[in-house]
Amino acid sequence: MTMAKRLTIREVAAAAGVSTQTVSRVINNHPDVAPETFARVQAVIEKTGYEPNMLARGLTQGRSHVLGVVVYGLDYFGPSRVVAAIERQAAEMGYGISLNLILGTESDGVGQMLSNLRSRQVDGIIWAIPEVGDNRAWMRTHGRDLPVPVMLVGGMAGVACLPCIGIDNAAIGRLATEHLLAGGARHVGIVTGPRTWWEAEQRLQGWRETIAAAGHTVDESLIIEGDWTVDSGEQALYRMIEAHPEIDAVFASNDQMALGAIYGAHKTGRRVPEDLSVVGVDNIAEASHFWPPLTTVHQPLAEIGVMAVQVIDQMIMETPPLRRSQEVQPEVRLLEPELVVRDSSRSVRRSSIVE
Amino acid sequence: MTMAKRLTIREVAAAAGVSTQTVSRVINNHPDVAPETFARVQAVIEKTGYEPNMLARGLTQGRSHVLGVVVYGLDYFGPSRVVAAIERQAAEMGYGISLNLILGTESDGVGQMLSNLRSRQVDGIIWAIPEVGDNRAWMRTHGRDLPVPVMLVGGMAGVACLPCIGIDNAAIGRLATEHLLAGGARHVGIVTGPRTWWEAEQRLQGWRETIAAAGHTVDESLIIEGDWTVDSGEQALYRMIEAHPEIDAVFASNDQMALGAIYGAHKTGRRVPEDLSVVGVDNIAEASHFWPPLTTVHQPLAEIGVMAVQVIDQMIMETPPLRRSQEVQPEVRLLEPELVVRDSSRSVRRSSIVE
DNA sequence: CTGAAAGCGCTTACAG
DNA sequence: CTGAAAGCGCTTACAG
Repeated sequence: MTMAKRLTIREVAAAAGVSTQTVSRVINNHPDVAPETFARVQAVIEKTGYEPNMLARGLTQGRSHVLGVVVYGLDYFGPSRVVAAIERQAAEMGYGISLNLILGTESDGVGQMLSNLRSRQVDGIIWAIPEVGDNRAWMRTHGRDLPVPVMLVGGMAGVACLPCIGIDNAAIGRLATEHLLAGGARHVGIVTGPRTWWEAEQRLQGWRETIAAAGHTVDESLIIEGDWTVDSGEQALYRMIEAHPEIDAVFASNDQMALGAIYGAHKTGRRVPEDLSVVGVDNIAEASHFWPPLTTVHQPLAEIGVMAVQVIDQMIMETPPLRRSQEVQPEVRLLEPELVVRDSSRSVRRSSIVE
Repeated sequence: MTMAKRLTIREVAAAAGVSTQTVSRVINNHPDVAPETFARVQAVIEKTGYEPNMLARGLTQGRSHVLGVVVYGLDYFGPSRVVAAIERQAAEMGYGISLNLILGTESDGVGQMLSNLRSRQVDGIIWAIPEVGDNRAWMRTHGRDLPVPVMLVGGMAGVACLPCIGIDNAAIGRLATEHLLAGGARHVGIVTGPRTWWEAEQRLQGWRETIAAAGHTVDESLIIEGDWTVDSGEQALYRMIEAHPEIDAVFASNDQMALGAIYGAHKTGRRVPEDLSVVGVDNIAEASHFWPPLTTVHQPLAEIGVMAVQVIDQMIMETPPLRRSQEVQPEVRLLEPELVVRDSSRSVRRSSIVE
């Protein structure tokens, strides 16, 4: 049985005493088959364990029932959650996933990757790469040449006239900063992600808006750039303290940098949250057990993955493809983040008790 | 240009004034083509941007150049690292990846998944599912029926007569426990993973051996079962303290539970490492900035992913497939873990200074 | 409701 | 070194 030659539709047809055509109708659930015939063919299929060859099916149908997923940083929290959700939803809808990882955030090797995806005749491409540097320009140039529907996830909202789903990153910055101000903070610093990242800039933008809206002046020296790593969060805190000893709150643009900031606070003898409030972003599994437990901003990543698949499926099904012309702005959907309050930040009630 | 019909080999042939056959030779780098002809065809291909249809190629060759990867828990540290490494190595070697996620660890839905994989004519399957409960029996029963090479990753070493690559989990337990004892610990508890997991049992086994080898008696009540989550680590610590107030070291079977144990130590007023040494497993990105920084055991996960692809490629290339008969025990390779010493555990020198 | 024919885009022997 | 023919395993119109 091992390595056995696989059955073909022809053999099933012969065994059932019908044409291959009829077997095809049965396995595709076509309506026009006599119930009795259907049952007979079905019986043979079940007995023999016949499985249609998707390569052959793909060749005739001109589609592979596979979605190409291009991702950066599968090791990280966000991407891995999104990909997991995409896979589950895709499986649910009958798609396979062709996983393609990108190492750097530059557009090197992307041409090769897209070429592979086209070769494999994927039905659509989900592009889960953050907008970094010249990415946007690249997508704008090449995005429309792709012979299949493309869906942008996470970054590049409104870019290149392609549909997109992501998180409102400015809202993340606002949520975190408003919370810190509401807790009584007067000097709120921010540790950003790499400034070349669109997400990082948007979170910073939210911080700016909120600081300004509260009537404070936006001091540029309160902005320190990190690189998403724990260590960069720690170093950022030291620089911040040096420039602004009066600092009493930090918004770190992800949980790892928030952890670094908390660590730095411990090292320099600052109590969190009494001396320094800290808020992160992501709500990683560990966040609830940091010391102190981390206040952070949750992003609905699984929802994004699910929706991405639903939207692209819809695009695939639109035959003939509606002209996704420049005039019609494609849908851009941004989901709202959610604040998760824990002990690393002073809350209104708490601070009044403490003081 | 958008949604343009794709070129076929026939059109390239016509443009180059040769037969499709010759174009096929060129794109497959066959030797027997006149240099001049080769160049002419190549020029047409480059000018037109022709890309061969892998579905058609797969149909004729009987292989898809795709590897099926079945994974549990992509959200987690281990699996995401391994998958990332697999994808990179596979791309390097010309394979695409069909990603298939499993939700639970039971064998539900696995049949369906394998059926899909067969349908898609994958060249081989990399099975990165931990050995849990009846998994092993299931694999033993069905593993050999698969019509393609299968490679086990991470779990089920030596199971089902299939080749396997993983980590020596008993060595992880030994490494951690020896380190704790060397640091002067006299009462070393262990927080295990779920006892249905083979990995968890192996790490426990390493702990047992080491405790016994050091001349201590193995007290079963020092063994507390966790479920890999931070919270379970915290709860486990409380139970351990209750049963054994004299406890002075804990080996947590992953970093998250180690974090939970540290958290619980703080809560109960114990200093780490002075009162309680803690060691974890994984060396997640955050571990270096826990408070205190976590001593942990690193697993060479990327290496595992790379090797898995190399081995399965070799199996695929073996044509005709050597009889992988029951008599020949297939290769099982276990890589060695590595201890990463930080501040959460007393080291020999340190403890002598402290005391 | 069912089947014979043609074709999807390649590659594999087989001639020359 | 090159090409005409057949075929991979399906599905798509088209008859009946």
